[in-house]
Amino acid sequence: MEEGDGGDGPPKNVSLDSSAAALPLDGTGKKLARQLDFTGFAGVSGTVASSQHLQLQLQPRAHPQLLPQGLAQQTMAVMPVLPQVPHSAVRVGKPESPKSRSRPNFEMKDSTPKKQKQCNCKHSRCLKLYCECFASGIYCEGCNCVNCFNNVENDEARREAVDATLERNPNAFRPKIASSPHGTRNSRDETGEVLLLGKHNKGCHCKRSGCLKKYCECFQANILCSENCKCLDCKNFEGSEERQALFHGDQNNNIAYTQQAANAAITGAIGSSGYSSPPVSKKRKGQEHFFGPTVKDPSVGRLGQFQPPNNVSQVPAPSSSSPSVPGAWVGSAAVGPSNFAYRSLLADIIQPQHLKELCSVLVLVSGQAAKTHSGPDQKNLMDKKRIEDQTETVLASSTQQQLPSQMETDIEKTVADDCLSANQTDKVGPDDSSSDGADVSRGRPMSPGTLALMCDEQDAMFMTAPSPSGLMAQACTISLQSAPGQGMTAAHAEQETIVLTKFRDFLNRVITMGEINETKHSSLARSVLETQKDPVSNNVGSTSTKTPQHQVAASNGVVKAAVPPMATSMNIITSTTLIPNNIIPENGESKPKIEKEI
DNA sequence: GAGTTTGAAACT
DNA sequence: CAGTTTCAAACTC
Repeated sequence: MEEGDGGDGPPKNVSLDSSAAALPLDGTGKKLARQLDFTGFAGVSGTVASSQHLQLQLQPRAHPQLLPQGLAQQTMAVMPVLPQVPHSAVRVGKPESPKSRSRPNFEMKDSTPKKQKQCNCKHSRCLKLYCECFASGIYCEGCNCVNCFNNVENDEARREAVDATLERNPNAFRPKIASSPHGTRNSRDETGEVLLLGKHNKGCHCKRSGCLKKYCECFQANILCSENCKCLDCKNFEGSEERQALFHGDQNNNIAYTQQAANAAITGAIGSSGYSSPPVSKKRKGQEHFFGPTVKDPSVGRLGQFQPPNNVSQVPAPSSSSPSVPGAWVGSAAVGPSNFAYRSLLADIIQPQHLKELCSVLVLVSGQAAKTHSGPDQKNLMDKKRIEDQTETVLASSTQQQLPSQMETDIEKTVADDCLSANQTDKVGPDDSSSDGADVSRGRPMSPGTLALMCDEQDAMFMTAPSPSGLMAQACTISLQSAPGQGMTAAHAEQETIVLTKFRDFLNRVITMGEINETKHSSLARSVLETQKDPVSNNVGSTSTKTPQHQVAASNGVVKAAVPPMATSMNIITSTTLIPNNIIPENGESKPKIEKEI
């Protein structure tokens, strides 16, 4: 009685989940999404950030804003939302590597997605979470699996399997790694590995790997073990010598050395000889007591995961971005005992509000594109004016690093409008398309990518703007009126092009900013590193945590001085990338000029 | 490439 | 919920 795969019996009633599961996990959706190369996110995402990074989530059938917050979230996230994303892309919320859903790619530090991972399932029919493809919400494609049902041909069975899986575990397709509740932060110990501050939702249960092998999901995800873990002899904590040794080797891209180090670490060859108070005792690592004193006791590991909340703002969502992005060494005042914490070069560039603004602008642009395409009428003109005004204000507020609450509300409303209209059109569309939305040319008004952008935006927005007002409905109506029937496809294609291009540009700018920062920091980082580096034998087990505070302060000051005000950096990004002026052609030209220089 | 180890998922 | 089995990836040789 293995494999609750389908074939037998009607789909189980998993109300919430099944509705999500019924969403297009179809071939079309997949192809659609595959056209959209989000692989860039692989490096950016991560894991993490389940909620924060750009989750390519399909829209729930019900407007999430009409549901209780938790419910809405559940509905949206519960689905294998990345059915279309190639392996190399991020699984929702996870630093998806080309490797697997739960196995973020360690070979992706160059952020270059490697080849798509192919499963080798033999007995699960690729309809269980054992199968990485299935777990990632994608179809098997070019895999080496046997008796695979995870394909278009067996979509029904697959769907049922999804239902069954969700029934067992409603969070089955949710990201395993979530950003730390204390905020995502990039950290890095003195050995130089990039470390995500994600947190495994369930935690690992490793017993023999020391959490220093890829058997460990935390290690896989390049995150530290957390209080959620129930592992034994964990060595995957900040300050762990074994771990440091491991990454020290990795730093040189010497895999052999890395594994050697891991083995040595696990077997105790390196050991934590000097650990006066091993963060992980022989047995099950401590739970709360472990982290309680962390702030005071620098010798205690895993600090990185429990940063003070005030650190949250430093790195917004895309915790995913960290793994592949070279970082800067900075003193982290907020880090507390962890003196030298790695911070992504983007850490201060991107602020939560920027993401918000980005999403807002994307949505605005998208909406505007649709309206422009469908031909302006009087109402559109008014709406257009409104959007222009708001966009300007967004950018202005970005410049000031402040988003007046009033404006924020306005924006949220506008975004909500557009999201709603998107949803609405999406719902209207299927009437003339296959039920699963498979027919792109006819029924699918908006690609999953565009939807995802908007939905994610919506997700974020509605968390704070729970009350869809009449304005939303109004805008919804406007959208529907302005993009009826035939014109919709073209309009949405236009939208998609614009939005995705904008977003790509935005990411490019972010990367550019990161590179700039990298250049600026590289020499400094080196000197700081050297200054801080001590013989390994000293400061056993807590080289990083025992660095004198004054060094932190000093480095912090220096770095801060070297770094352009992040507000400015981000303003550059937003203002050059997101200004929708070129999207709203004065002369009515339909093709906006998208490329702009920084 | 075969065999072993490992830990998550599935099952009882 | 705990214990056991199944499974596929990671790892070793």
